[in-house]
Amino acid sequence: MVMNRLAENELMDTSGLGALERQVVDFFVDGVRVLGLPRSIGEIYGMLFISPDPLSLDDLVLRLGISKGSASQGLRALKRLGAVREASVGEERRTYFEPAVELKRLVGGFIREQIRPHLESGKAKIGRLEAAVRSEADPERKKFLTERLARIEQWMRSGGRVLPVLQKLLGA
Amino acid sequence: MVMNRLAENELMDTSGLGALERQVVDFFVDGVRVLGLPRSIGEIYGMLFISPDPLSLDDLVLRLGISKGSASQGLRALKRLGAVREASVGEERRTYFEPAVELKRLVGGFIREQIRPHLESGKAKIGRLEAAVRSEADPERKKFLTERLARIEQWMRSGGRVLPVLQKLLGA
DNA sequence: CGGATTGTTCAATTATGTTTGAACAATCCG
DNA sequence: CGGATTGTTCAAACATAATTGAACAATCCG
Repeated sequence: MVMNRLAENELMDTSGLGALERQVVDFFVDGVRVLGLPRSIGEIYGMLFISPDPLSLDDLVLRLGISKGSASQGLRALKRLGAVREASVGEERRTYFEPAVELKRLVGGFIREQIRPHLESGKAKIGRLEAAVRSEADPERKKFLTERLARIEQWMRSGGRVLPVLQKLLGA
Repeated sequence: MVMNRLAENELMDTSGLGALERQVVDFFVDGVRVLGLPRSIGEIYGMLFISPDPLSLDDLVLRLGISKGSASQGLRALKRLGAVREASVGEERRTYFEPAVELKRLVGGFIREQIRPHLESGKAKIGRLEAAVRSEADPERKKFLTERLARIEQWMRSGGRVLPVLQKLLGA
């Protein structure tokens, strides 16, 4: 028995959502965009955030009017970020999701998945730069480059000091 | 007398740069990408960062192989971010630029130009949401929404506490 | 088994953001 | 003035990233 049909009077697009739902979803769409994440991720998280009950992939597809592909990928990304968890709902086969709402967790996941990797590869690049500068012939130029490199390293140290403090502050 | 011709043996693309220059420029290209800024901005800042002398718009066009339009817009953005300053070079007509290298200044500019505006508009949206929730009919739903809204407001407060500390830490 | 359900993958499409380049304004100076 | 220089603007071209949708795997269950 196929039940996945929209009721006759429902629209295909997101106007299926009430004004309030739309507002919340938009709020998170903007939020994730600032973080450089795709719109669909904001929509999904927003939808979960505003739903009193956990939602399934199909619920999200239906309510947001996005494709199954988007929903699947979006949910995966959100899981990796630790921003959603699977909610065990009775003995159902399909899995339901609910949002993680603890700021510490959200920020932690973002740092782990989005910031750290860039810091790592940044450090690697700096390493190679140091090597290149050391084998610079012109002493005038070498001196200048060494200075600048030291500056970047100073930035990195400051940055390293910041992250822990940040995590601590957000726990409170 | 037209002098803007490349020497016969120079390539049009950025291989005009030495390996080291290229490395540094790429480093900043990656850096600004993480911040959600366009590649050309990273190239320009990187080029200035590695140059012992201030550079003009035309210098950047020539060395990076980007268009005048990109250079002009990129420099404007960097000025607004406080990431470059105009360097007064003798009595020349054209203006020369040098990078700002103090982390505090760079981060401050970024927060001012990219973070604050979003926080503002975010707060405005929350305001409208509060209004919408207050006029929610169903009491059960109203209770739930109020809880969630309180959660967002808690996030905002934590965030507000963070920025000043961050700026302080980066001064050091 | 075999059809129904749930979810994933990925090439093609679509949307978004960036860069270009030519036209234009502004200033300089012979 | 008038031609040369310096820089800006913005529509069109281009590049990049996100989304779709159809094909596919995996699991369930009658």
